[in-house]
Amino acid sequence: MTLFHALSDETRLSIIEMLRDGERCVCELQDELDAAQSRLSFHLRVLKDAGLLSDRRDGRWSYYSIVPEALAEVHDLTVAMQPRKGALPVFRGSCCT
Amino acid sequence: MTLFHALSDETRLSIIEMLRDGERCVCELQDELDAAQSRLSFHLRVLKDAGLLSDRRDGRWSYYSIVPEALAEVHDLTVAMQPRKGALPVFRGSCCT
DNA sequence: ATAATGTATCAACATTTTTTGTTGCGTCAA
DNA sequence: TTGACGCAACAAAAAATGTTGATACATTAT
Repeated sequence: MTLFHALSDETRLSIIEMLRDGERCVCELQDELDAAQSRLSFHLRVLKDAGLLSDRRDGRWSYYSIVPEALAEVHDLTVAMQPRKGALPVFRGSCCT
Repeated sequence: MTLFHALSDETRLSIIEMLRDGERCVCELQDELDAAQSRLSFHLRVLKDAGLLSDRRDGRWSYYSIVPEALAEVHDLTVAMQPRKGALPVFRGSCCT
């Protein structure tokens, strides 16, 4: 799933963490994460393509922020993959041949 | 993060889904997912290395099952990355220069 | 013993992802 | 208008990942 892939990188998780308080301009992220501009731009795009971030332009600055619905969906997905209550501790059924 | 990476693949998500009801032997997974044996073995290992699955051997069969604590941790992580309540809609602060 | 079965592992390869450096474009200030 | 700045986009190199087929190993069946 593309959402999980977007979250499977340390830099990108840091970006999400930084944006939890609200939007930030790229240069700010750049400073705090000390990542090359081009590299950061790449990761922002991955997150944006996954639908996790949105951006807005203001003059020469770009501001990125979290898309709350997307983060909520990630949460829902992880709920949906929890083991079912009542899962059998040992396999019952015929195996293979 | 290695947990999210493990979940960032369709085949592996299917495996998790199949194991939600309890353990399964490799050959069963193989049938249902119709994946080459070697390929399945690879993905099982990724999940196991991430701590999401455990396995047990019985005779010539291997049974894999979910590690509930690991799935719970994934859930907790997604909770922890939700945007903070009260996040500012617009950036306040000095930007760059 | 020998053969067949279930599974892990490895090597080779193809594909995808990430990094780095460069270029270009719009915006602002002098 | 010129120059500096913030940022995206691209290209090439580097690294990581996934696939496939082969081999090996332990276990069970003959």
